[in-house]
Amino acid sequence: MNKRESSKVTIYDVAREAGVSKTSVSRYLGGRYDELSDKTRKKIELAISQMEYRPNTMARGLKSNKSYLIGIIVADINNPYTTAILRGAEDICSQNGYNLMICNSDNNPEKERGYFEMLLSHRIDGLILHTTGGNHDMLIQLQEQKTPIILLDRKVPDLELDTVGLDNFQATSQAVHFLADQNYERIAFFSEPASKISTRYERRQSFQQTLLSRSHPSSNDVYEVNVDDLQDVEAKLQHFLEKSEGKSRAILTANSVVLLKLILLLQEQKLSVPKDLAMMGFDNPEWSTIVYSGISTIEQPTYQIGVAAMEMILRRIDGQVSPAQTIAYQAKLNIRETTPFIQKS
Amino acid sequence: MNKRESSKVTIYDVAREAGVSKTSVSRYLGGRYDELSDKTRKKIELAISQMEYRPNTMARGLKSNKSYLIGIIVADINNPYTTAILRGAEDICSQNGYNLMICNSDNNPEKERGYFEMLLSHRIDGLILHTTGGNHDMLIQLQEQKTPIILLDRKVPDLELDTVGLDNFQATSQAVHFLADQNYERIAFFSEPASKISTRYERRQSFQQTLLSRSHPSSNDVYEVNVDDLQDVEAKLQHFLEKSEGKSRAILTANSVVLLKLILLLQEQKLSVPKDLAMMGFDNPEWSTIVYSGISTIEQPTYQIGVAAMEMILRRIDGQVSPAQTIAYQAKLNIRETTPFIQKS
DNA sequence: TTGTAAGCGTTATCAC
DNA sequence: GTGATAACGCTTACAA
Repeated sequence: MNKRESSKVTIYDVAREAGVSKTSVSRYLGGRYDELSDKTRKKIELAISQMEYRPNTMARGLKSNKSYLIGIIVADINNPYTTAILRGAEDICSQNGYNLMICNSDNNPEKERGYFEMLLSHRIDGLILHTTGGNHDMLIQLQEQKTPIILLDRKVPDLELDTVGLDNFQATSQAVHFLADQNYERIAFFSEPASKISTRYERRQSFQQTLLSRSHPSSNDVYEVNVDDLQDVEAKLQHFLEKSEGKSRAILTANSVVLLKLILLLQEQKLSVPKDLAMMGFDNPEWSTIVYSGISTIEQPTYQIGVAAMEMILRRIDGQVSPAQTIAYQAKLNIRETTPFIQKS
Repeated sequence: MNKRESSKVTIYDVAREAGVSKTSVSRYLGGRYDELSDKTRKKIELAISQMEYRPNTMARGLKSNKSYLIGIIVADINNPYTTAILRGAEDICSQNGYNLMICNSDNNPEKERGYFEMLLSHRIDGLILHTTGGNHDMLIQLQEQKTPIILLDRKVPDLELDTVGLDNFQATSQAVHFLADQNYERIAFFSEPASKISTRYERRQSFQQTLLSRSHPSSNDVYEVNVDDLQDVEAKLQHFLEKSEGKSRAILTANSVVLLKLILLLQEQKLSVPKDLAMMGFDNPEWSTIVYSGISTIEQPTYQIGVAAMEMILRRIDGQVSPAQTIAYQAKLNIRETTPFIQKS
């Protein structure tokens, strides 16, 4: 058989070329060499490499009822947080012979739903989900058909699901304590709207509780901004600036997107960081080292989160049954130039 | 049949539930309503939604010899350039009922090769490739089996392949002319090693030719740096700085990774931009607006590149035969604060 | 150690 | 209009 036809090389072609049955070839593919004579094995080996044969995943999956496909729906592929996780997940995934189907929901539940349908049609063996908060019914469907699900970062109410992410309470609390210890008299928390997203909610809760526990006056200086509407961000920033006039003050942002938008506005207004205002943010984007000679950040072990999520789902696929578990990693504070110590007046 | 078994709902189950044959169900799925009576159609409709039936892509693919899968191998998923392209490609892809398999080669030919094998096994209907420069043989295999290939950005020697990307000659030339017109007496070009990557090569070529054409003295101020080795970058930066001492000078970077590393070093050395040195770079990362009050950049229509690549491959999949074509987009210069006009002395 | 044959969930070709 | 039936490429009893 000619190379040019290699797209159509099937197990049967290989068998014919090697002068054996397709069963033997199948045994070879499955690595069951003990069921094969050396001679047969060599003949098959030769035929396969000569014909550039590659088993057809679809046929294999159809028969074995396994797709070797793992779906991952992420909320924002533009976010460095996301891509770091993807790399961790992908590395473990391919090491184990599985393939990753990456889907980007853009934080849009309808797009997310479309991907659910698609992945379901592909009969994925497992799903890693950075949820938008909607499509609860789809999750239930997956659960019913015993497809393992791992939640990334954001939890889902009512459902008992494995979860891998950050310890948001601890991380936020640590950052807030740090800022308060640096003697900032007013500290604001800027976040995207919490809506159904647990992470955002937890961080806000922790922010408020931590300040409350220290009797710090800022426990209500919480702002939810729509990052796609710069005017909205500006108005809320303005509100905080006016409210905290004359005090030493800091802003803590719930992610790097909010951080970026705020910096843009501060520069427009010619406000100086950290002189006029201290800044600290969740995530640790590459640019945080070069802006203001280094922005203080709360860094997550993103790659490791991806690794852990994938390892967990592979265990579930392998049949491990145990109650749903949660892995929460500790954050790392990177203290840089935007949060100096303030001498008490 | 019970919902709980939905993972196993097949076309046959639907047929039984609706009291028709699976042929009819298949006709329904294929949208061939004219071959169905209204009554039958309604019965099928009902059964499908009640049972939450979803056609099995693997079975469908096996039968029809189409996977509805398009592979895309990108060189660096951390790069915003890449994610923007992915979004463009993905949007068109899902609009047309195809699914994207995203693979990240990390600029590593061996990883790339692994993905080639995997995608080939999945019988992808087309491949979009941001090549590492290796694995020429795999491309030939794909060509032989008539699987359409579109190259992103980087060309491959010897092979006649559709290509979508930037007009690198034009873009670089435009940027160089701009910098020269701003009266910089020395202009350096910092790039990652060109090796087999056409884009890097073209940009360097264009840089040199443009300066030569203006009899500018810097046509040999070209540096290839290994971005993973900061010492290497630092040494080359130092070389240029010493060489150009006392002159007005600028650096043009071939991508945003190099740009970031250089800025890091400049800040360490307390060098001021643009006072001591002007900066301009390819790509337009989000942070370019907030560093140095705005870095001048050469922006590519990344989303559009992704869209165009996907549209092109879909046309090829649909059977369009025509000679390989190249789409080269024009770049957009964003003139910001890091490249001020220099008064001639 | 090897091979025959059935079947995975679809679609397509025939008959009726 | 409708429904048997035969593939698609593979794995796996079951035989030999």
